[in-house]
Amino acid sequence: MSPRPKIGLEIPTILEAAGELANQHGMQEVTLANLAKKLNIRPPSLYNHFDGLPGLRKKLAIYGLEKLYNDLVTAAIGVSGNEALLSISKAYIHFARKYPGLYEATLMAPDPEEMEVQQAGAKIVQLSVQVLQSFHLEGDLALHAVRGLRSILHGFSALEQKGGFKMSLDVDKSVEIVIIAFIKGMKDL
Amino acid sequence: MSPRPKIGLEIPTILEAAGELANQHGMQEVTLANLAKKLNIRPPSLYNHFDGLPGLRKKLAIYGLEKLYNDLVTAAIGVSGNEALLSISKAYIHFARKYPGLYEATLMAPDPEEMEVQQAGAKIVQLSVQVLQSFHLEGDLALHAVRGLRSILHGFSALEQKGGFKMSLDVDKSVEIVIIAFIKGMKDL
DNA sequence: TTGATAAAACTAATAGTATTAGTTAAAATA
DNA sequence: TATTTTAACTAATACTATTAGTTTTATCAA
Repeated sequence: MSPRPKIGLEIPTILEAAGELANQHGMQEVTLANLAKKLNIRPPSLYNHFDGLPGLRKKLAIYGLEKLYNDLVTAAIGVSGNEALLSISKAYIHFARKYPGLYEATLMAPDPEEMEVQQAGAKIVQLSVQVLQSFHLEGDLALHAVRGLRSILHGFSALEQKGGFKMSLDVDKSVEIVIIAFIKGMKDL
Repeated sequence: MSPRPKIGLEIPTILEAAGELANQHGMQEVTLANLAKKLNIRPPSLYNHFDGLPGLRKKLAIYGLEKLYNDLVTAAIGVSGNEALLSISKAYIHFARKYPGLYEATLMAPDPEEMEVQQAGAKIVQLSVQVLQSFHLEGDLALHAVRGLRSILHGFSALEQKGGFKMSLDVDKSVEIVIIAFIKGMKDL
């Protein structure tokens, strides 16, 4: 028969396959049936690794959030101020564009309140806080700024993914202008 | 047997029921089975009104977009400048909050490129353009601004819906500050 | 090396889903 | 009143996740 994979090596393999499936065909195609077919196993076998489809979605969400976080950290290294803000913004948008299914997965956890999901998301928020700190926003303004930044980045990512920007106008340029305008406005408020 | 409903009255009835289902339990619960149960008919009967689940989702998306547009128009009447911008922004956020499932539906059309869906969405973009016109942004800046406004509003709506804002800080206040900062920054760019 | 344990695959069966085909009854229309 | 159309229905199919119980394989201990 086919060889049995080792423990601990299996889960990342499955997540990678699920990620590919998501990126190529969207999260709605990430079914246990499709995933099992891609891995050449029978669907029930997946229950040895995940707690069903909800369990898979949760793990895939965390996987995606961590991968996104890594990209953002890389983008934030060695830069500061406006440059850092633009750098992580572009990294965020590019991640969603390059891994559309994985980005989709980060928002499809069955229970976003789950500790592990929460923590993976919190690291990204924390990074945003750090990058925004150099702008010295006072009091609650810093908190509103974090929300604004997240909303802008997610808004652009989601709308681009849904084909919301039809005009022949560079989306990256739009993000740059909007982010710069936003932070300038927050400082001068 | 049970009485047959009249034509033309049936589709809005079904969409209203589907909308309630979506708002109460999320779009993933808007199945032909659940909808049929709510309407006291058998699932195949729905095929007399819609082209299956994709057809229902398309019609529900248009229904939601038109309802959203109406709310935005109402909010834009008799106001201008910053006041108009804030008014439609709040109306947008409140719509997504009050009809979470319907808002979700506006983004779940099987083919967002479809003419009717496109048109329903275009009216909202058009309204945004009108509201932003009073700020006299030059050239492409106006186009970037429309994208920015949409992204901010959708970003806030989506993240709030996913439970993304955990801090005890008024989300409406965040929207107000971010929108004002954004437009001020665009003017002063 | 051998025997026990645990991991991870399997088959079989169940329940729920959309969907299609073909049928029937009611309503609208000529 | 007769015909046509509308919109319901039943029955059947094919897919989905999921559970239960089984078997094979690898790991680990004596």
